[in-house]
Amino acid sequence: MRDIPLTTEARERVLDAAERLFAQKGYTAVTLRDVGAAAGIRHASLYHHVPGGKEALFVEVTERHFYRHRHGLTDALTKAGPNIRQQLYAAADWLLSQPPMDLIRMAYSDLPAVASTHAERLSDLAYASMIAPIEQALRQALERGEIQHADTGLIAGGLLGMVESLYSVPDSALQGERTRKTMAHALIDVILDGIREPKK
Amino acid sequence: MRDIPLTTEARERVLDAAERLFAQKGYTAVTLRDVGAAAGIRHASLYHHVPGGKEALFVEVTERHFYRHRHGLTDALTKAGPNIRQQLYAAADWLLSQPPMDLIRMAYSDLPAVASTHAERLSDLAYASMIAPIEQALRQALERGEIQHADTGLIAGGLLGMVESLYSVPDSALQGERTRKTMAHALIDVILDGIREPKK
DNA sequence: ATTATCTATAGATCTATAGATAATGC
DNA sequence: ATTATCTATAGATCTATAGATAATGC
Repeated sequence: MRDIPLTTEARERVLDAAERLFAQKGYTAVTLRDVGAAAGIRHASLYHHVPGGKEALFVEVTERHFYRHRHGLTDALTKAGPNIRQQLYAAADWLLSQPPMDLIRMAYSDLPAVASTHAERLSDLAYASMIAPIEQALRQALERGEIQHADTGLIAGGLLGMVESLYSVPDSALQGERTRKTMAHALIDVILDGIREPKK
Repeated sequence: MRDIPLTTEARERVLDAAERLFAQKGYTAVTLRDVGAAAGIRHASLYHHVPGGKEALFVEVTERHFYRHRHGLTDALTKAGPNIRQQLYAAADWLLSQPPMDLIRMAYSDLPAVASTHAERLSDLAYASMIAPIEQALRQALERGEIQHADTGLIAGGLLGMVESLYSVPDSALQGERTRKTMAHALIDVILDGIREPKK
């Protein structure tokens, strides 16, 4: 078998199309014809760039997707400086700049459809990319005395679920100042400050 | 065409199987063979109970699923009495007693696959069943002076996303007192009380 | 010459229908 | 007699492969 270059312009186009479609619709809902059409080639030509077929394509772009999230989140949290509120705002802004990352669908529908060795690796990568960076920022905020003692892993996951759930808000409900971004910031304020009326 | 009874024991078995499978895997990932197997009959026999085929089956069980959520949530919130913390605990317990309700997948993958008239109705029903009951409880808590002024609809949606995201926690991470239920309650405490260290 | 794409097709599987057979209710 | 299930099959579509043709790089 001939060697296929790891990266060419056409291959990138295929991976980009596949990543967006798989992220949006899930593994089974996307056909190789869909990917080919989105990349501007016939589906048979996909096998030239990804000889392993649909599953290999999904695994490769999902890994790439997670790695980009890890980098984007870490970067946003670092650049925001040592203030947990600004850090979480920046993390939310990053998440909302990307296609929705539906970890429930990933766990219940996508991963069961691929070989278990791949599924386990992707599952670990999901945690390391999506939860761990936020968890680390929370731990450091704890050390700085910005937040109270709390289960940082749990809160990181909850925060992620909260922000991603904004993708299920229909576009018709977004207008003027009511964007997914302002809503995410409002939710982060809730996490930090609570909504309970303080006892006087 | 003969009339088919609206409800029989066998039909219920079909609907129950379909509801669970569609909720877990999504519309495209479930085949009629899967549904038939789970209901203990051949897939061709499904057409006797649901002549409209796969789409009609999905729409019927998804509506049913939403109606049950609306009842279960309203019931839990009412029975818990006029205390927002206990009410939200009860709502979370109900949500975690049901299969995951993945509204992101519903919006991006399932609904685009069915006729738009059905999609719109299901989308409205999703809001009325999942968000509205929690939003109403928050508004009443506001009137009782239990919580501060806040965007109750936004918080209801965020809370829902937070609780449902617990389904993506792998079972291996659940042990002893660390159940989805205790984690949900801890997250509700965060929403109510916040995690910020109060300025002294 | 090598790389990238295409057409054509095999084989599997999916939804759906037709018509036969078995189970059930008077 | 009616209802519920089955087998068999049509037609569509999906993944994947084979082999021809077009584009590109020396």
